[in-house]
Amino acid sequence: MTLTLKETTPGRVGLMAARPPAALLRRVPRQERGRVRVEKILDAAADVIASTGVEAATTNAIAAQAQTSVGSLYQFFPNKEAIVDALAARFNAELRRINDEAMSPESPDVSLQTLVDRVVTALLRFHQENPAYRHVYQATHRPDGAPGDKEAELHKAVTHRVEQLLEARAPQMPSYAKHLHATIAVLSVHALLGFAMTASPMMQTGIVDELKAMIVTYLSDAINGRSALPPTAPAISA
Amino acid sequence: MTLTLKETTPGRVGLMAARPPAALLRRVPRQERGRVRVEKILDAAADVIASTGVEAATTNAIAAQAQTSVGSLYQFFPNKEAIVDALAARFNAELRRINDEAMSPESPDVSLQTLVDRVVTALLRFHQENPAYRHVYQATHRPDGAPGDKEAELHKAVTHRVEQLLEARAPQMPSYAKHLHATIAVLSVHALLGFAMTASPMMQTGIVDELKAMIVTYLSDAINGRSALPPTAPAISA
Amino acid sequence: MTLTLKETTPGRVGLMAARPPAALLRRVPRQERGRVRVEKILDAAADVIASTGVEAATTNAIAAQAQTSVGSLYQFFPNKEAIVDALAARFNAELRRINDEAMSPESPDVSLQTLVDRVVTALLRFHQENPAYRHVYQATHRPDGAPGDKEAELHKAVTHRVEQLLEARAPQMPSYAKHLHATIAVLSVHALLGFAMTASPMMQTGIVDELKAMIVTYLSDAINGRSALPPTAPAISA
Amino acid sequence: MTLTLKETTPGRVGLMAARPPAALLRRVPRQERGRVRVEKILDAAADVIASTGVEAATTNAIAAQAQTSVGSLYQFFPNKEAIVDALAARFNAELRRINDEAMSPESPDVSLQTLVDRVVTALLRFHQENPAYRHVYQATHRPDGAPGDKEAELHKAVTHRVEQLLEARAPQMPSYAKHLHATIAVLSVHALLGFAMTASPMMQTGIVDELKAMIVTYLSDAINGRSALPPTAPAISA
DNA sequence: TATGAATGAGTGTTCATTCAT
DNA sequence: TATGAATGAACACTCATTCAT
Repeated sequence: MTLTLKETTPGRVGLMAARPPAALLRRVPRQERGRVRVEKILDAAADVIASTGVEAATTNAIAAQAQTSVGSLYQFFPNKEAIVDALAARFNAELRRINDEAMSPESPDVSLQTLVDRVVTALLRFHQENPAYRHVYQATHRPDGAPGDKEAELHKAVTHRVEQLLEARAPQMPSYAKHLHATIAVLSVHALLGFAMTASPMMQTGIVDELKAMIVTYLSDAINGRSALPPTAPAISA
Repeated sequence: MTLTLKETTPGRVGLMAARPPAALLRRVPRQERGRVRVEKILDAAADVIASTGVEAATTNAIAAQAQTSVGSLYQFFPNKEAIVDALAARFNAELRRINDEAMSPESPDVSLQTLVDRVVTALLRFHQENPAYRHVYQATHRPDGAPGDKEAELHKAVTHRVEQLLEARAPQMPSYAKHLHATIAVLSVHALLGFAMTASPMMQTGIVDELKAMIVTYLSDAINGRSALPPTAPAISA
Repeated sequence: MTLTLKETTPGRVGLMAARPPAALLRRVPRQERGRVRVEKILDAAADVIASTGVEAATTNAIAAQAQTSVGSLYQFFPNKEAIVDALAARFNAELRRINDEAMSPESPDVSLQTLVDRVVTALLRFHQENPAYRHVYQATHRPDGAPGDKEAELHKAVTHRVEQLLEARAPQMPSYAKHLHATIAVLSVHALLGFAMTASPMMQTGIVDELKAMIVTYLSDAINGRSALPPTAPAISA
Repeated sequence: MTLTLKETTPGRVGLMAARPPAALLRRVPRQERGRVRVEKILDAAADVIASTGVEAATTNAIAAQAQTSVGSLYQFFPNKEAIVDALAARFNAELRRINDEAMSPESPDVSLQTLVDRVVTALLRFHQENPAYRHVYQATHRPDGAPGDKEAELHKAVTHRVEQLLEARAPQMPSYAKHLHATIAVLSVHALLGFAMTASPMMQTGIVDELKAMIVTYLSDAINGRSALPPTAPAISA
């Protein structure tokens, strides 16, 4: 049972990464050259956003970082928002890939802990290598489950995987409980990792390790029927 | 043992709430009227920020919402940043108050679960009633523990309270472990609540209940020495 | 023949100085108290203008310096321009007084040099004690001899005095020449003194002494018919 | 010996005139077009400033006068001050050129009068053709000899030329006296010309001719040891 | 097709002026 | 009458977006 992370190099989402959906682009680049150009722009956007945030990232700065001109940039993207959306799409694709990979050789003999460790480790790496993600996520996420919120879709997909995992290990668990537990696990990992990134690098390791432990315990309890308490339970001494 | 939340009405941080520190204000309003005006401006800022985010919240929009003129606004605040900072200060004061109140009658006979329930419930309410908090937090928080980051100070204070709680219930726990556990608990609550706010209102209740359960379990385990695993532990079957 | 400058204390044009013409004031202060208030405001305006210039001098700053409120200020002056105009009027009155005094005991036995020395010395003192004058002059002076340019009127008056002086000592001089010589003398003194004020204090004494000498020579030559050259004269070796 | 002013057309400092130092520009225009644009902006600034003064000259008005947009303006100049500074630099360069040209074929057989005539005539023309100069000078000049005061540097340079002229014709004159005489001459010309511009055009010719005469006499006297009087000399009958 | 100069609406902020108290 | 809080037009400056080259 070895982690195969090395082979898959999730790494910085870069050139040739998941192609953003055509709808976001003004012109679908048919030429290889165009595709490369789009990727370079998204890379540049990620760089600039990582250091300035989404609002302060100017299209000129992005073009400069991409070693292109604003004009070229606007040949591919109708406006700034589209760039951020495309970047979000790329991030989402990569995140989906990470989850698929980390959880895919799913079999009973892979411990829950291993799975959690894999996923969280890979996600931590993703966060570290894509510091722009935090900003893009904030800027993209629509609080109301608005249509077209790719973040929400991604979350749904990832949550579904965890639900499957729970199904495999606790078939008797009611569907609603599965969904809730999966949601909590996914949200916890997402939120705490995002948060950890803003903490001192020193703390990060500790936080991440504890996070893994907490999630493992949480899911184990759920699987083993030790699921803590009925909603809004009365107070019991700890 | 009854929750006294009703009596204290944490509610929307509004008129007459915690006075922002004078340093942030251009002119300390001596008159009652001025104080009311400052509060109205902060309320307006909260409203506008809640719906547009910090960057897109224009000073003119804030003034309009406060039914004043920009000029009046600038009579109290030297610049836009000061408004956001003052709002952050008000939020922080309220959050501190919530924590103090929810955790203060701290005695062994108050169950951990009750404490967590109190705090999380109050914080949920705070989040619900102050939708601008999320944005203000993002805009104010300095990733690097820069001096003057009031958010960080608040977190430190709250974390300290949880450490004391752990100290009372598990005196033998090493200081480092206490700090880590407290940090995780605080971060989890903060991050998950923030996240929950963006979820469909339907999900919120479920999420919050599970969050409480997860935190109670996490802290209980820590107190009872069942703290999951040594950092970076090897994989063990669940 | 003694200089009586000590007795007259030209000094800083201050309280009780020449009353500005009613036209400039919104309300002619009938009460002594009102008059004092107006003077205080003009003093304050002079102070503020001296350190910031006319444009940057805000009415609020002037009111504050005068220990009044903007409201009171606007009770006496219809607008900022009126304040500057009133200040200019006060300066002009004082300048007129200085010229009258320095040149008044005009008799042939008072040397030209003495007269020039008196005037220039008094004007230097005026400039030194009223650093706002330079700014006010600039802001007030209308290049085109627009009506209402009190500066121009003052210049005319002062020039007239010098013409009288020339008339007394060189009756044969054509009227046109007298006017021109007087104008040059007045302009030179005015312009060079204004300029000297911006020079290092060290240079000032030297400049002023040379200025006196230059003017004395210039006027002496004019009086003695050694007036340099016919206008637009052809080049002659020096 | 004819004045060659016609050939050199000092004229309005305009397109293609002395290039302002790169430091003042946000972006050094490499294209001819950019250079023209910068010159157009400076021309426009000169126009607007000439009629409104420096403070009241808005960047939008300047852009409009230049038939551009504010945006373009700010592509070349980081802020309004830089525009004024660049204009000042252009004026200074032209003034320096005027002085160099008018005084350069300096030889004993060129009469002092000729030199003064040349310089003053050229400067008069400069003032007439650049009515903005007066305002720019006022706005740029730092009373205290602050570093970076290009006006002061120019004055120093011009004064130095006059000192050389005095050295050539009166080698025995003490260095301090040379400096003082040169300073007075330069200041007189500068101040009186500036002043003359605000006088009625009718007067201007007369004033300028007299100015020339006065300066020639003043410098001749200095050269011939007839320098009027020791500083602060006692009164002598004229 | 690529470029980057040009555009101008929109933002934060100031300050002369008014007017309720 | 005196006060100073309130007003809002106006200014310097930015930046997403367009378009001539």
